[in-house]
Amino acid sequence: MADLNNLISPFFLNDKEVRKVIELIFFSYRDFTSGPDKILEKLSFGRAHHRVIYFVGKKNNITIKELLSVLQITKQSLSRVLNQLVKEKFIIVSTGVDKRTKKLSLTEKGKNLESELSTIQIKKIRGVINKFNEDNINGFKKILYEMTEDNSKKIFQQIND
Amino acid sequence: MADLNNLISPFFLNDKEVRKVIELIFFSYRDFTSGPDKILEKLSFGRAHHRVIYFVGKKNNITIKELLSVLQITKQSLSRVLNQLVKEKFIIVSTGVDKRTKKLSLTEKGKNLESELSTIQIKKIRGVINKFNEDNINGFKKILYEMTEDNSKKIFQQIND
DNA sequence: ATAATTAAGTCAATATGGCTGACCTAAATA
DNA sequence: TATTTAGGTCAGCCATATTGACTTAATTAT
Repeated sequence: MADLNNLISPFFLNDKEVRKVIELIFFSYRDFTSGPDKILEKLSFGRAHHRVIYFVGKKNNITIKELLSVLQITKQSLSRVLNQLVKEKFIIVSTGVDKRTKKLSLTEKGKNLESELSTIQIKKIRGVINKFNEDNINGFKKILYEMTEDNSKKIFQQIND
Repeated sequence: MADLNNLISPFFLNDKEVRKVIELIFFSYRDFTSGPDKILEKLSFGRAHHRVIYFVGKKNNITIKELLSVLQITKQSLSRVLNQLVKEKFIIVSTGVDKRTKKLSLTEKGKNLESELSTIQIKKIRGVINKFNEDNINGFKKILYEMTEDNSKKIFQQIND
């Protein structure tokens, strides 16, 4: 009776097992950001600053509009965080060919911080996937990808050419 | 030269590939919580309420202290959220055998909300893992588990007996 | 050439979810 | 009896997000 699902679907997780996955997503996300958060705190920065620095570092000369579409926050929310980063010279702003637009890039100082923060997360991921095989790692990436909504998939493709 | 790593380690992700994983973690987490968030918003609740409801549902008669150790927030932060949930009869409080402690459980109303919220996430996970094989799914769970810190591992084990 | 749209910025108010510090009560334990 | 533990509370603060209204300057469409 309980094994009926295995006759239909090749592999089935019951609610209890799926709930464990929910919990692991919660715990792992929290722990994944806690390292960078400690460094950001010393600079009186938060999660929001990391996200801005990350995506500006990812796509040099990104515009405000593009950044907003990635972060999915309002321009008022972005404004405060971005202005702080510009004022403290982590990010430099220039005018685009279309003079209505602005292009954002990391300064050397910004690149150093970006690197410091990302290195923690890169090392954590490498340390973990070291213990797994190619198939598991590709599976992990694909499952994460499938967990995202269509709009996120589109943005993910955009920022990765 | 670039393939040198493959001679040493069985599988290696370069920085660019690891950064994709960082992005997928960000996008997938955001999208994973967006469904429940819409329902919570109608009740003037937020992420914090969901977490409390989830873990009270998970472990019936959980104490304040236990809940705090899972959530890793201060009792002042928990207080506001929990009091709202009690006032609006999603959670019921009773006194423990040790009369200093309190035991929290979901009311029927609370169970209904918990179920509504969790069902969204359970369905999302099932919909995704349906497309993968047993090995990939087990790999996914294990990678998430390894992404957590020791303390989270301990708590995860505790709440799952 | 003018009108409409777009990119960006700003002001103000509001909500949520965290935090610290100080202090309190009641119950259990040493 | 003294100390520790579980829980609560008051006050103030900060970060991150929201909505709405309005502005400026530049580009594009009519």
